[in-house]
Amino acid sequence: MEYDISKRKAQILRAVVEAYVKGGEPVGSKYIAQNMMPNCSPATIRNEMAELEVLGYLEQPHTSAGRVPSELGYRFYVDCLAGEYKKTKAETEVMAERLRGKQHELDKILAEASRLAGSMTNYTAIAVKPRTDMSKIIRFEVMYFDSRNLVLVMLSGSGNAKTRNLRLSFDVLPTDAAHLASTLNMYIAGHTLDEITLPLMMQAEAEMGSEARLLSAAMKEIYSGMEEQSGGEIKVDGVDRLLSYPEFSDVGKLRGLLGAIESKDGILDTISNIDGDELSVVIGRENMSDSMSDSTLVVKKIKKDGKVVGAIGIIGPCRMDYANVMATVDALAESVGKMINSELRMLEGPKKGKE
Amino acid sequence: MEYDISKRKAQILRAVVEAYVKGGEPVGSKYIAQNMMPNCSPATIRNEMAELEVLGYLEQPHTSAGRVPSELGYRFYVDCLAGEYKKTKAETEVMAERLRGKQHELDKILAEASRLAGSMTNYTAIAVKPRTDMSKIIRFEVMYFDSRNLVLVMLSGSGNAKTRNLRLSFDVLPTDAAHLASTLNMYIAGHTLDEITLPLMMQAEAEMGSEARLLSAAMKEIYSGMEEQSGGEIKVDGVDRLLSYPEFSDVGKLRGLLGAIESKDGILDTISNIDGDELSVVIGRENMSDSMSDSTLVVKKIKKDGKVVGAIGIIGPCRMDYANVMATVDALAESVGKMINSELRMLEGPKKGKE
DNA sequence: TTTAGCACTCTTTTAAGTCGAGTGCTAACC
DNA sequence: GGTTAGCACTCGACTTAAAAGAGTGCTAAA
Repeated sequence: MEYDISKRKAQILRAVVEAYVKGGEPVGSKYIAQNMMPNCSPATIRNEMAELEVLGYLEQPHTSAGRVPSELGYRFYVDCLAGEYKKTKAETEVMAERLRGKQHELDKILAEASRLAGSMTNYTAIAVKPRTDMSKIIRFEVMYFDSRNLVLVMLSGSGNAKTRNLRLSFDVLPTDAAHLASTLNMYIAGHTLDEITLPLMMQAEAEMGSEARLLSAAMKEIYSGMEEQSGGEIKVDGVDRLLSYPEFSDVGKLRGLLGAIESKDGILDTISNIDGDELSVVIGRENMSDSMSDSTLVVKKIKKDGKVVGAIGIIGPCRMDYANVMATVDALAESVGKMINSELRMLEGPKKGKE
Repeated sequence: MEYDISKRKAQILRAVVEAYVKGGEPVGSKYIAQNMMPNCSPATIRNEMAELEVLGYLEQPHTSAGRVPSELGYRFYVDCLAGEYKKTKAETEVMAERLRGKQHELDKILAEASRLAGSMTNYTAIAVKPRTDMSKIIRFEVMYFDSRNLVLVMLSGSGNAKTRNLRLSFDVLPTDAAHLASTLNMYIAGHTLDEITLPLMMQAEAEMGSEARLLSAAMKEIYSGMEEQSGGEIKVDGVDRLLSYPEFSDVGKLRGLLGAIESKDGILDTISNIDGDELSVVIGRENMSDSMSDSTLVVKKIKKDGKVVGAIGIIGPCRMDYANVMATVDALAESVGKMINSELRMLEGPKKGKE
């Protein structure tokens, strides 16, 4: 965290990063001297840049080209930025406003927020929804649709509900549905998959009496419902935007990144490896996945009641407009956080209005 | 449908398509004469090809390059193929097998089938799930989670269920949940959004008595649930595979296509414009969306009980291995169809075993 | 410590020239 | 008439050479 660098070096480094991010081409001493640091001569800048290079903050694509920030250079830049990337209050308000409306389901809010982040920054956005736990169902409900179709509703301990259609090959009555529900609640609810033993099943079957076949049809769906992990998903928005950056005009690089985005594992890994709750920036090879080693990921987790319920982020080339991206992701994540937590407050009525 | 073309022309056209699909480079008369039609001289082929060009089946990137099929050329080829692209029974069986296991939810089956299609053909796969209709809710259920959290289950006329979490700012009892459910079923169920008038609401509120606030909390969720069209979704798999085809090494073309895939509207339009239920191949500009005018879409709808419940398909460049893609998509769609319809049969037990 | 000057390096651009694949056409052939 | 051989011609792809330009590193002076 402690970078041992003279003030002027830092200033030059910063200038290089910003110029390079903006222009996309290696930046030379002359440019810096003229545009960003008018009180230094090119030669001075050159000397400093040469030193920054041996320190590892800058790189030279080849002799007689300008300098380009190394990953370390970006890292330094980002760390310096840490304090000052916030959006203004007004901007934040605008974003929050655009998020309103859709404030119903968490998935939707996350997706919308990430989409917004993508379009505001012109990079690819991701929304992460963590796995929801269905390993223990605490309550069942059975709805009667018609004599051959029931709907099975399963409620997990964490409050997630999942529904399954039960299509039968025999006729049942509404009372059978109710009977099934009460049987399930009595014998199956509250158990994990492992705990549902044969004796338990037999008891349940006995309870169902003549409608045991209804139970077995239901159990089949329950098994599959409990086994499958819904969630752990990433929604991606705006892959096409990647193509507007020259670093991805090389099909090879693009392909790797696209693959990584699609497989999702690497990204999930990276995100789950992030410690704090703060905005985090993963630059180049800091990423777990090799195919993302030319890209940067900016993410922020979103918490509800102290628990991580998702994350939104931006993926782009290392040469990225960090200030803007960081400010946007941070503000949006913040907004989402407030929004999903304020549902409480809103309903609770006036209460230490914190705003 | 009636192409007025000599047998030999058709043969040459076919040869050109196949050679071009395989090699990716304009194919010349000599190549055809040597490899595909040994009993003709290059000159003859040349003459024929020149005629095929004025007829619009072939194109020439520039003088002194070989010929390339035009869209019409591909169309002809595909139409000719109509009969003979089927997979063998054994292959079909293998695919069906790989689909088994996941046979629970339609979404999953579709997604899995399309993923399989993509990996078998090395193109980008899509799975389409049509809009599910929630405009009229025929039945409500309310599950009691804890004193401040309920789960609201809504069942539409078409049998789709949707759940919403109801987070309250006041405490309720399990009996309140039941009461809410019966009130909703009495006053709200069976109506569309428009039909829920103020008087109706007031009646319902009166019915709820002191727990009217519970009703209003629920109504908020119901409104949002009914308004939102879930579904109409496209799941895409394997965009990165597009990059392995030289036609998309041009970033511009790729960008358009990626955009189209992402916005999804164009694709949905195209698909919903397809008339029959058969496998259909939409080549180049036959697509609705401009940005897909260099791509081909191969889709097949999937029906259940005579109703379209989804579709799977493949997107790739016009220069596509049509025979393989068509066979794969067709067979997979077929398998999925059988699978979701056989759930019935399986449960019904032995019955005119059709296989 | 900073700066001006200058030779040097290395990419990018431009131009010219060559190569080769494939065509279209004409004339001979069956 | 349909088919084939031969040949001139076209046009992109590739190669090579040269010129241009940008930026550096180093030296020496301020």
